[in-house]
Amino acid sequence: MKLPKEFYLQNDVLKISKELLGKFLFTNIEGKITGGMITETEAYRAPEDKASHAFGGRRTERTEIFYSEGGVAYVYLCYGIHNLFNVVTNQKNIPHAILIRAIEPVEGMEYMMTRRNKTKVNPALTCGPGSMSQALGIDRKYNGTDLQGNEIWIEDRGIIIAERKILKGPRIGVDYAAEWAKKPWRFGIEGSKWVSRKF
DNA sequence: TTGACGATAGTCT
DNA sequence: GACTATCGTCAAC
Repeated sequence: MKLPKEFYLQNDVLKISKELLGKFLFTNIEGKITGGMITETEAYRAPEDKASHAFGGRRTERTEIFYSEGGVAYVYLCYGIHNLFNVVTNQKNIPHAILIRAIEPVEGMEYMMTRRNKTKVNPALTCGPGSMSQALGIDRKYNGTDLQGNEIWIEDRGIIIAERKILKGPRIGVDYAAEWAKKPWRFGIEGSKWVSRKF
C-alpha cells in the first residue's frame, strides 16, 4: 500500500518524521527495484529552522521544490559528492522536509551492492543519507519526483513503531545552525543496527 | 564572474 | 578518531 498524498500533507513535520520510521522506501530505477524499511529520519522545518536550506523563506532555483505541496522528493548534492534524499511535506508554500538517513535493506540487495561497490549486506550499504541514496540509485535527476509515481515511493506494510521505541537526538552536521542544531529532530528505531550513528 | 562553503563517507592512523 | 576529496549553489563583487 503506497502512502496516500494526504499523509504528506499533514502539518506536523516532526510527527511525520516519526511515522515514516517502519515504512518502506522503494525505487524503480533503470529497471531495478530496490528498497528497504526506513530506520532513521531528520526533520527540517523552515522558515524558522536555521539548519534548513529554506531558512528565512529563502527561495532559489534549488529550494523552490520545498514550497511545493507535500509528497515530492527534494534531492540535492552535498559536499560535491553525495546525493541526499528528502521528502517534502505540508501544504503548498510551507517549506518543510524530512531527510531520510537510513534504511534496512529488503529488496534488490544485489543491485544495491553493485551500485555501492560492496560485497556484503551490512549497515555501510544503506545507512547514512549519501550511501542510502546511492544504493537506491537516487541522484539529482529525481529532484521533484512525485512520490505517488512509479520511480520512487513509500509503502505502509503495517509496521507501527511505538513512541517508546523511537530514539531522538540532535541532527547531524548542522552545527552552523547554532541553537537549531541542538533540537532533537533526528529519529531512529530503538535497537536497530541500521542507523548511521549511535543516538 | 568568482570564491566560500557544506544536512558526508571513505581512508588512513 | 582525524583528515579530506570534490563540485553545485549562492551571494557578493
